[in-house]
Amino acid sequence: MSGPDDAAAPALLPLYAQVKARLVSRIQSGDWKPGQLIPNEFALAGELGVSQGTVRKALGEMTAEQLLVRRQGRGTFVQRHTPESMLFRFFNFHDAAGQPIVPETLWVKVRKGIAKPAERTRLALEAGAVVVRISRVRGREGRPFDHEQIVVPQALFPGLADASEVPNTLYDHFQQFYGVTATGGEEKLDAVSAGEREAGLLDVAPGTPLLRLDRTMFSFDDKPIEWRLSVCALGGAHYSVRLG
Amino acid sequence: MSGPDDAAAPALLPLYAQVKARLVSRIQSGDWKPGQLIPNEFALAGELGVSQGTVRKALGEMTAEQLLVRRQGRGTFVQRHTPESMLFRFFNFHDAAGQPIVPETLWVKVRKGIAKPAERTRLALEAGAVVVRISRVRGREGRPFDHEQIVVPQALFPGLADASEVPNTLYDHFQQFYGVTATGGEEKLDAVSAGEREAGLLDVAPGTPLLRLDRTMFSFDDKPIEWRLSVCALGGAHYSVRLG
DNA sequence: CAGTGGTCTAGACCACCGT
DNA sequence: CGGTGGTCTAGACCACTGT
Repeated sequence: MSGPDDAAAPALLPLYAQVKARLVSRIQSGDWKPGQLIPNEFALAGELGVSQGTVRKALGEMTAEQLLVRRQGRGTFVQRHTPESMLFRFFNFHDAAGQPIVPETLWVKVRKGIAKPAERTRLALEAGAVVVRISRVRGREGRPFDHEQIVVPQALFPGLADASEVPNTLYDHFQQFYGVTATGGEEKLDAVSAGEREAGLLDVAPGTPLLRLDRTMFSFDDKPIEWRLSVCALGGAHYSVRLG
Repeated sequence: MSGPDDAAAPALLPLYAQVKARLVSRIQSGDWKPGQLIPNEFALAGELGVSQGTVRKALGEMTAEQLLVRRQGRGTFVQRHTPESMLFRFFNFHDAAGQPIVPETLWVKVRKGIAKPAERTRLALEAGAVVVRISRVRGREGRPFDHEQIVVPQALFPGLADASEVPNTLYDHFQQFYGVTATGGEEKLDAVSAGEREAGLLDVAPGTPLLRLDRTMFSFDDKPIEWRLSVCALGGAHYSVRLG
C-alpha cells in the first residue's frame, strides 16, 4: 500500500527478504507452530504493508527451504516434521534394490555429562555446558545396521536424558516436544575398519569395512543442535547422493 | 501479446513451463552455445508472444538448475563448464582442514569395446553398442587417491578412445568438444576392503578400508552419459554432503 | 550514458479444495 | 459456492555494468 520503507526496519535488504525474515521469525519464536495454517497472501500483504506479489516471493523461498507447505485450494502451512518426512530428508540409505531403508532401534543408552572440547566446538557451547549423549544401535529386519553416537546440548532438550525412553526418530521428536526444528546439516563420510567394539555391536568380523558418517545438524540461523557420529555395516545397502 | 495459446504447442503445461522447454531445447540443440549471451527478457517475451514476467519465471528456473548464469547489468549467459566449476559441483572431497581437494591424473588407460549387460543397463544402450572405457588413477600431491573406471557410449564421444590423451577433468571437455553437457547425476556410496589390485594401484596395504562410489551421470532429459566406479583411499580426507 | 537484470506493484483470471 | 494458491499480464522504478 504505502511504500518500500514502512515499519521499524533498519535493513538494507530487498522488501521480500525483510518480509521473509519476519515470517521466519514467527515460526522460530513459536508464534506459528508446526502444522498450523497461516494467513493467506492478501492478509499478510495488508498486515505488512506490501503487495501480494512481494509476500508471494517470500513464501516461495520459504517453501523451497521446506519451512512451509503450500496446497492449492487449502492454504499455507508450517512444515511439520514426521518420522517419514525426516527419514526421507535426512536418512540417505537405500538397499540393493534402491528401496529406502527404514531403521529400527535395537539398543540405546543415554547419559549426561560436561561437554568435551570436541563437542563444544561442534555445538558452539561454552566451557562447562552440559550435553546429553545417546549411544544406540539401529538395525533393519532385526539385524544391526549402524551404531550412532549422538550429542546434543542439554539446554535445548531439558529432560531428554531423564526420559524413560528415546524415540526411534529424533528430529520430529525434537520439534514436537522441544520446539527445535532441524533445518539442515553437514555430513562427512569416510571408510574405516571395524574394531573389536564396533564388530561386536554390529555383529560383523573385526576388520570389516564400515562407512563412517560425521554429521552436524543445524536449526534456524545455522545454530548447531546435534552432533552425530555413525558407523554403518552396509551389507549390500548404500548411501545415496543426488548430484546437481 | 496475444494470448495463452499461440504457436504450435499441444501442451497442457503452464505458459512459463512451455517457454522454459523451448529455451532449454535451444541450449540442448546447440543453437545457444555455452558461454553465449542470450537475448534479454523483453526480446524473448516479444519473440515468444508472452509477457516479460513469464519469461523471467522460466529463466529463473533455468538459473536455479545451473543452465544459465544471470549477471545484473550484463545479461544472461548459457552456463559454461570449467574445470573449477565442475570440481565444485561434482567432486565432493575435502581434506581434513575442510579445503576442497584438487586431483591430478597419475595414470590413465583408454580402451574400446562392446558394452556388457551391466553397462548397457546403466547407459541405456542397445545390444552391440560400443563403449569407451577409461581406467585411471588420480592423486593429490603425487600420492594416489582414487582409482576410477569410467564407461561412456562411443556414439556420444567419437574419437575419444583414439585421442592422444584424456584431460584431467572430463565434464568440461565433454561439453566443449562434444557438445554434451552434464546436468546432474546419482551416486551410491559404500565401503569396501582393498583387494590386491586396488592396494597396488593406490599404494595401501591390502585390506585397507576404501570408499567406493558408483556414479551415473546424466545430460538433458535425464539421458545417461557416463557410468563411473571409483574406489578411494581417503587418508584423512572425506566426502562431504549437505543435507537440507 | 544506455542497456541489463532485480524488485515492486496492481490487477486479472484459472484450478483446486472443502462445505 | 467462496476461499485459496497458481499463473499471467503490464507497467514502474532501482542497481549494476560497460562504454
